[in-house]
Amino acid sequence: MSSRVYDDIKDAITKVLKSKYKRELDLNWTFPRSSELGDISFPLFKMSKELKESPQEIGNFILENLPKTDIIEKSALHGGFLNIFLKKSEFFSKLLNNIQEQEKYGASRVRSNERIIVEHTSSNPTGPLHVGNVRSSIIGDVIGRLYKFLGAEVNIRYYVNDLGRQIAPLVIGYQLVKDEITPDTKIDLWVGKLYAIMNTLFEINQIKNLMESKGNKADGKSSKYELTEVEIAEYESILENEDAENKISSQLNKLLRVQSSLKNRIPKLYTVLYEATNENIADLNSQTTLYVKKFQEGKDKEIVSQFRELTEKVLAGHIETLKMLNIFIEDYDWESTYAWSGEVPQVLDELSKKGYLRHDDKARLLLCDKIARETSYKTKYDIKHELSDLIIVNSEGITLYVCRDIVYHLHKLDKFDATYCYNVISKQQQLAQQGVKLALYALGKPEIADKIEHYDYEYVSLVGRKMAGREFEYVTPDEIYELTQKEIYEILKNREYQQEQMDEIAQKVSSSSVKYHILKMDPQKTIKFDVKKAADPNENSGPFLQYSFARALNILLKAPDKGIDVKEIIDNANSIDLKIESEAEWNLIKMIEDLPHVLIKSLKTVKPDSVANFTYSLAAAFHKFYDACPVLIAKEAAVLQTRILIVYSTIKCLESLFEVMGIDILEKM
RNA sequence: GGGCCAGUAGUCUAGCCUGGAUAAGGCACCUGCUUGCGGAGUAGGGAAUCGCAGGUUCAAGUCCUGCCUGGCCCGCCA
Repeated sequence: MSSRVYDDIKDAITKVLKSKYKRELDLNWTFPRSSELGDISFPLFKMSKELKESPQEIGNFILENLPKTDIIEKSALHGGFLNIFLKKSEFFSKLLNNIQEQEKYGASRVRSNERIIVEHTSSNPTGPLHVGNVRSSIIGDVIGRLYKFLGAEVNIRYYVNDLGRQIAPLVIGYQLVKDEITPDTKIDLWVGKLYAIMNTLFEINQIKNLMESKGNKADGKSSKYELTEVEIAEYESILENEDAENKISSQLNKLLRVQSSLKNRIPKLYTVLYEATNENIADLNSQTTLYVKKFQEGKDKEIVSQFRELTEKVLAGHIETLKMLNIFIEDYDWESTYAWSGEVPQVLDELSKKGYLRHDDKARLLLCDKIARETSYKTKYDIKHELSDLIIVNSEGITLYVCRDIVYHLHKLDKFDATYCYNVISKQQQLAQQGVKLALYALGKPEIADKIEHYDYEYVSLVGRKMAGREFEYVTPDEIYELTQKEIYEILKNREYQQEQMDEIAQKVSSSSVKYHILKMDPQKTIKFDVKKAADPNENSGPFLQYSFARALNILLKAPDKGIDVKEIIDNANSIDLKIESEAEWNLIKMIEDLPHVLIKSLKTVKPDSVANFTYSLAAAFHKFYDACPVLIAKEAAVLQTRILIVYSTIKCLESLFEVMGIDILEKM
């Protein structure tokens, strides 16, 4: 990338200052609040203090001694600011050279010495992706695309959580009914129903076992998998004197509510699963524990294949959803393989020998604070408070998620010879993710831990809807996609498109609606997903951007009708007499010049949302230009050609930005 | 009790890392522009003690300290 005009001017001023004061001074430039003040501005206050001279004196000296260049129109002092006005046509000419040198404007090699792993999505295979966990996919995808665009090697990975205890009841249930019932929806959505039901049966079973241990006799009339109001009343009378009464009581009522909600919403599947479980499974809880243990060991081929069969089906559903959003995974890491590798016991052993594990009852805890104190962790991450211990093996001897995650991260970087790794995982998991890093420190691998970043993000909620996977309550991207598509069809039906064209447009617009609406938001802020806003072409939305592109492109496509040869103008850009007349043109040009720096900054701060917001600003500036500056009917040849080149440059920008965001370009819509 | 994050017009959001001039957009509301290069656009208007209180600074939405409100997490889910 060639040097930037602003930096050249800064260097020139620095040189002038050095000639008088014989030293390096801290000089920064900013954009003035209004372009009436200038195009670039240097506040002189700081050096004024350092030099004990007034900003006016310093400013005047710079004004008198700044060499005449072909880029500065004029300079002026305003308050303590040295304001510079640029020669517009020179600036644009230089910019055009820059754009034409590159195949993709803004693409570069600035991060080419890096090899980056981005892990995202990594959803539990117990149901479809919903708008909450797809936020991980979108953020991760764009971080990866940004790195690629700036020259890095990137590897996108999906960690399949196929081992958790929550999957076992699902697998058990699926085996019971799979020959009887065929899925009536997309497979991952169907599994989501199955999961909610089986989990409810599991929880009812669990609470009944608990009550039995407290002396409540099963009367033989009711099932282990069904909860009635009468039973709840009995339980509450037994619990009256217990401390835990309130907690269990509210849990009971919630379970009852979920049970009836599921029975109402998915009656057929509920009945089938309930009856099958009731007949075949004496105790779902102990069966679950057995399944989890056997699957963790990996030796029972039958159980292993039962788990895999189901997980792979759900994963295929996830992949389909991601594809709709232009998101592609390169590698999958299966949690179960880390359980089977035999490394978990080794790691636990080592942690134990180093004195970083504590046994409490039968559970085992990672001594986080001890590790942080005895290694460089606390100083490195500037942690001043005490860290609490983390359970990593439960009292049944089942190793928890964190254990496999530790082993996974011991090897993760090697899979791609990576220099850095982002784990795009929800904020909820902050402590567990910290636990993984601490364990790596404890194992004497701080160099691995320091290359791993938990890139966290806040949750997504829905306007007027709640999300709870265990209750089969969520809004999926698939659903929003379909809603959006309907709206797009409404708009398109009044235009003369072939069905095929309409399908393509509707598909690409729907996809960008969902993706962009989540992308544009600061990851640290909670999102209240609003379908209407996401698809509104008048908002800061995906469709708005796609429309802007189509509008720009249309000018160039229409040009031949007016006898204008666009290609010739572009090819001869550097010999054309550029004439920039209006504020709208000039603002847009300055913004176009900014693009490569916006991308670099977005990646430096790792804020993919800032790419989205810049794109919106650019599109808005283009629409102002479009209205203020007619292109094809401009009277003067120089003005017309200049405007063609502005449109061309805008298109180059949007192409790059769409690629970075993974949003489809539409030529017509 | 501890930790992380958020708090900006009626509403939604940007700006905070790296302090700089009159805090910027969208929606909604009011007034214009339409035989156009696609109005899915645009010009103008009203609307904000930037959660509160201190501090640092020539200068604070931005940095520091304390507090308030909300969300999430902190021993057997992931």
